[in-house]
Amino acid sequence: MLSKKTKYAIKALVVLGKNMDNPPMQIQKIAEQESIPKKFLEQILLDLRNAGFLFSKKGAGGGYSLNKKPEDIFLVQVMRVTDGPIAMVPCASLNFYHKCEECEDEKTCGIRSAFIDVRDATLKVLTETSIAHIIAREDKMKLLL
Amino acid sequence: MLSKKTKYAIKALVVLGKNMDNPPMQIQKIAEQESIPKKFLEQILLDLRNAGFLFSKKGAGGGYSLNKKPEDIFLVQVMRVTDGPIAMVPCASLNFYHKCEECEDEKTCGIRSAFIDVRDATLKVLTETSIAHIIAREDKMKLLL
DNA sequence: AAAAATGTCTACTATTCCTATATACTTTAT
DNA sequence: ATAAAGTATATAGGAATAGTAGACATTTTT
Repeated sequence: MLSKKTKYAIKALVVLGKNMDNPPMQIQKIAEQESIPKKFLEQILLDLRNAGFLFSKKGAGGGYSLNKKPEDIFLVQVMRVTDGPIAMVPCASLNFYHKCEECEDEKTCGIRSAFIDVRDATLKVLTETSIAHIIAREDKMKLLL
Repeated sequence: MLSKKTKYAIKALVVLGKNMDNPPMQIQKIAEQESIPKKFLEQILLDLRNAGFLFSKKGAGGGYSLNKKPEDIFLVQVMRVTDGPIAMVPCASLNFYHKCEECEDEKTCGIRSAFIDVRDATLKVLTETSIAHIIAREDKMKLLL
């Protein structure tokens, strides 16, 4: 399961992706609009900022905006910042690899090999889906109603 | 991340899959062989038994054996018993669906729609991979060394 | 029949991680 | 100078995960 942190992070990026042509948006506003606890959101936005996804401005009239185009922010990148590994077992992780304690021989571990397949399948979708895609899909789905 | 419970469950099933032609195997032995806490493993095997994957026999000479062919036990089934949902968000789950509290309109939620894609990709691999596959792969990988 | 070997069941404890909150600090606009 | 923001770190509470304990039930062996 996705952590709330990650879910909130994606929501915030989507909101900011829709706000591209406007002045920066305040934490407060994002929090209200998406029903996210403000203080929690602060931390999340900070992480996203430190990871380079967001631009922030302090003081009156400040707030957050995207630091990249929505087309260039992919779910996989966000999730790695907020949740860490994509793989379901540490020994199958590309970016957060570590050996499973109990595992005797990783090279011939069938479980690992199966979960490398799972990881690859998951990764394919996550690396192909950007914030822009999500926004576009929402627009499309709204039209269809 | 996979819970240890699920990991242990798969390991046990693999061990028992390799033991098909022999008498039932004791919890104790599986626990030692796979470095799994015995008492924890007891619970897990019980779950697997109640879900129909295992056959058990009490008393001297008792133990556990597979109740199905290794070809007919798929990772997705095991994971649903031990970990629950496959999807990363509850609103995208087939077997454990429930609405996200904060979500205003599920029908037009872009995040949901993206994670339905992720779920489908994950599911494909998990429904195609059986305990027999895992065993066969291990044999193959051992030969290649 | 008694004893030993196993699995069954329920409850409890410990630990870790997630979620959220609190507090103090920094920068910027007016 | 003051108010409106974001920055940073610490910590508390709670839920989920991992693991443990003990009494019980069934089957085999002697």
